[in-house]
Amino acid sequence: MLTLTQAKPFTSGSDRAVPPPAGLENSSDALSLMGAPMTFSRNEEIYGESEPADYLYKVVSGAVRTYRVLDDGRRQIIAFHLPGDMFGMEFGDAHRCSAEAIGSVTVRVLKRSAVLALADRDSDASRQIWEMTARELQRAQDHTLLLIKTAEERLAYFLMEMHSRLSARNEVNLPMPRQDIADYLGLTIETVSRMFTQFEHASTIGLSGSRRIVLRDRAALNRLSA
Amino acid sequence: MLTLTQAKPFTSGSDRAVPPPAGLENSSDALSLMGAPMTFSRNEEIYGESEPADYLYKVVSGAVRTYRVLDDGRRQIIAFHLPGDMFGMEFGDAHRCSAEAIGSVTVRVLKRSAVLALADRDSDASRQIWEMTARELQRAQDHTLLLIKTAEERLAYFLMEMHSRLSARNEVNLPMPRQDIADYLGLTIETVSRMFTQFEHASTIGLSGSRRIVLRDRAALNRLSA
DNA sequence: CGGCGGCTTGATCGGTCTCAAGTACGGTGG
DNA sequence: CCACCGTACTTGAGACCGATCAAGCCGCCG
Repeated sequence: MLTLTQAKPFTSGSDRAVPPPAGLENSSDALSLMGAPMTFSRNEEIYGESEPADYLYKVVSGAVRTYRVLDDGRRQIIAFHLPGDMFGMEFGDAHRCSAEAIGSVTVRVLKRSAVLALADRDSDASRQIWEMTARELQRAQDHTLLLIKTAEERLAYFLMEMHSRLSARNEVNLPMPRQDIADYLGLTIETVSRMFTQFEHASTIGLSGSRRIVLRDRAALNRLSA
Repeated sequence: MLTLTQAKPFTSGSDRAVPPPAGLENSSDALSLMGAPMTFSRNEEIYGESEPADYLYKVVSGAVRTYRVLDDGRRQIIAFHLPGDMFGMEFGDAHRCSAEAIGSVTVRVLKRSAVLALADRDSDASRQIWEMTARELQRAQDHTLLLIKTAEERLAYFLMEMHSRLSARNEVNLPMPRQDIADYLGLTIETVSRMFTQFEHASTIGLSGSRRIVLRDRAALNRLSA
């Protein structure tokens, strides 16, 4: 299986094996029934931009980033997908983002055509697909609002968001490196790092290693992320 | 016949006459129900954030802005809605943006509950609603990409987008004031104004009044907006 | 003709980027 | 267990782009 130990090239990997999942059309609750499990290793591409969108995915463990790159190499991370999240559902036939495993990732793979066919005759399934898209839209609009804020506000918002999605008491265990955070927030890695340091110095957070964050003053973070 | 139209990403080249969007005319006739016409005057609110989303709207003439404001007053325009576009469809029961008439606007108003009820028994209608949301999602993601670019790139992109949606040969007649453009692009009004001046000085565009733009060098704009 | 709102222009400020070292960490092999 | 390496992260100094503050200008409508 393809394993990129280094920053991925912009070329899409064509040599990955995608075993189509076996029968999944039989239930009326299509979106929660599980497809075939599949694992990807760190930085491995799950699919590339403008590749045919034949499958959709549900994260079992690990984290996935979807992103787009501009001609000059600037990268914008569109979303992080955590356990329980689905991704890869498109309206058209091609993916509009690339998707990569951040660390080791296990996903379940569903055949898009089967899901669409089901949606055509089951209004509940259809509604679920709509809901999934609508949620992503909300997220995208929130993201837009984020990008007009200051660096401090962006990182505060990010920490609160991650806390709410991963919460273990007052601690957050970030699955992604600083560069991913930077590309998600529209900042440079240096600015992100400085903001972490600034929050720590202000006792707003505590750091044990770069990925393990203790939220010491959630009220302050909340205020900043407004 | 009602077609659920959303802004499509601009395609460089080709002058098109005012867009009868391709692709979804084969909808069920049930969705052709036309709502009651209604007019709003300049800067009049059509609905507010977190109001109940009982209706959706289709622009007949004029232009509408949907936006959200942060606590400190910063405003982010989420989208401009031009003739043919629909807006106001939400997954939840409350609007997530405010909507205002930019100038004089005529819209047709549809009852949300009726559209949803229809979607529940008509898979074509259901699919159309999904498509509408999916297009908005695409737009939102493109918007996100926009916000990581430079001021020059943002304005170039904006002009190309408006051209593709309003195109009259090489001219664009902007329906919105500078402040709206600034709030859409995440810039200040001064920066937007300076960029217009810069483009004019470089003969990339021509200005007759502040709203009427002649695109003198679309190739340059396209290159910049990449 | 006068006033007002929308737009442009200028001067300066400041937040974030850029460029450049330097440091901590996790893995690997001796 | 340690030495080493590469990657991720932090820190610093300086430049730059867009924001801010402040006039001035234009067009429109009374």
